[in-house]
Amino acid sequence: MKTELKAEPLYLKIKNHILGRIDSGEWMTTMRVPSENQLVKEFSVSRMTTNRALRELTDEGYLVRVAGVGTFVAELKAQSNPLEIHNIADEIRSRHHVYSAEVLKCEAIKVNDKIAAYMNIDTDVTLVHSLIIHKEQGIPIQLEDRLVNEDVVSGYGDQDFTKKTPYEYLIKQAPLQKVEHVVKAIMPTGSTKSLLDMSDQEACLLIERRTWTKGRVASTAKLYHPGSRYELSGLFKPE
Amino acid sequence: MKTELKAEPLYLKIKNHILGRIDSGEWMTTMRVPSENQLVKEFSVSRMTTNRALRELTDEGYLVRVAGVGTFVAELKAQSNPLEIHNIADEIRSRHHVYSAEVLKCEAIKVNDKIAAYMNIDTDVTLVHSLIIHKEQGIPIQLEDRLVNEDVVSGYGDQDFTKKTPYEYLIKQAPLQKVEHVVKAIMPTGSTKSLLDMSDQEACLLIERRTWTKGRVASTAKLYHPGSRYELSGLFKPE
DNA sequence: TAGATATAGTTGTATATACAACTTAACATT
DNA sequence: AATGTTAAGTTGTATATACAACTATATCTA
Repeated sequence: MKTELKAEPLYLKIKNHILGRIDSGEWMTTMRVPSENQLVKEFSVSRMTTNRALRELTDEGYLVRVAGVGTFVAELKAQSNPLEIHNIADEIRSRHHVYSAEVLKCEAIKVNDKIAAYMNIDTDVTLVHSLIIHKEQGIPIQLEDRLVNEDVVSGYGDQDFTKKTPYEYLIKQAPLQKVEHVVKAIMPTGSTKSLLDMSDQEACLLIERRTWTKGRVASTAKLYHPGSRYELSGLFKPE
Repeated sequence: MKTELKAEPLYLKIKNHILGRIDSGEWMTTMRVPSENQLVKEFSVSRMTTNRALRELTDEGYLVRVAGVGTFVAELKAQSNPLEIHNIADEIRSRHHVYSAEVLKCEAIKVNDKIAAYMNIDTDVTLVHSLIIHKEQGIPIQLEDRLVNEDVVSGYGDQDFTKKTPYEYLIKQAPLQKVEHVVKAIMPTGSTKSLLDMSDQEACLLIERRTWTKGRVASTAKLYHPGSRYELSGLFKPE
């Protein structure tokens, strides 16, 4: 067994030195921090090394730099709190509940101008339209209304989505580059309401998801959830 | 009038060149990207410049580097697509819109058993209850119903929340340890509906937020948004 | 006094060089 | 066949140097 002691890089030493002063409150917000040349003398390093330390701390939001003036401790920003959106089947299974799906529709369609613009395709491209109800313990929990560009994701229309969710097929078939989510609260239409077995005066949580592969929109989906039976939750711990 | 054409730094040229290839799909996930020395030849720059470009893209999550092997396009993690929830005032200001707030209530209250359990405190602890309407361009966009434990966050009840949002005061006063979010779609109560100036048959997007400081629940908040005027959105690129 | 100019200090970028640490593949030895 | 060695290529860090761009201050000039 060998216990190696890995030396900390110099630029990291300097970064941690500065972070320590900020964390301890010794260097308060808007206060000036030593210039690159001052740090060069203090730590006996080259200016490129102090430059890297200060530049990275600036990129990370701890410092603010003004050319010709100096470097200052940044003001605290409200951190952003991520909320994760999972694949519905995984989510249900993680609760040790029974997942099932009902495929209402899976067919080729022609697109209108609005959809073509949203998916960044020509109007002559044919898409596959799938409509699926996802159930937890037999109770509807998500209505998935999806459009897929088979030029990007081939073979989509031939899948059995009672075995594997569209999302699972998509990520397996073509690795995702980018995912956009929009979460809304809406009142459901009559058909959505009945398909999800929702009561009157029940709101609907809608997630609109758009996924990119190879620089193109592979798929768009509207995921409707009954407000009384579904919620998004996330726990965020910094560091 | 002088129209200066600011030259793009070389390291940025290289970064954008690589980002373009990734975005277009030309360079797929896990695919190898040119080495630093190859980029040196291609762009006629020094290795330090290509190193900076690749290093920054790695810090930003677009690339993965392995010493002795090479640099590769990063993979997207399929199962966790974070959605960020921001401070409402920052969000409105980032749209270059006018933010304003109306404080309806800010007073000490006694808690019942349910709240005591939710905030993990004794029933004899007094909390401050604040009720604030946040407006974008004068139009209500969030009703914030908040309870704050002043044992954890002192001086909360004495703030002027038309100047600074409760959230901003909280994070400044006591650094957050943990934040929990739950997003729901509900039908608003009569008072919520009228305070947010919502129409009939309009759903409400509710975010329940609980924040911890020093191991204790510092504050809980219910953030009500009119469904027609507010949505959560997130764009997820490789981390 | 008002405006122009020089100057010193700061950050921002870029180069050429060097060596260390690591990985893979080819080769040599046992 | 298994093991050790070498070599080439890669990333990671660090230095010394250079110049450009910017800012604030002091100084000079009309």
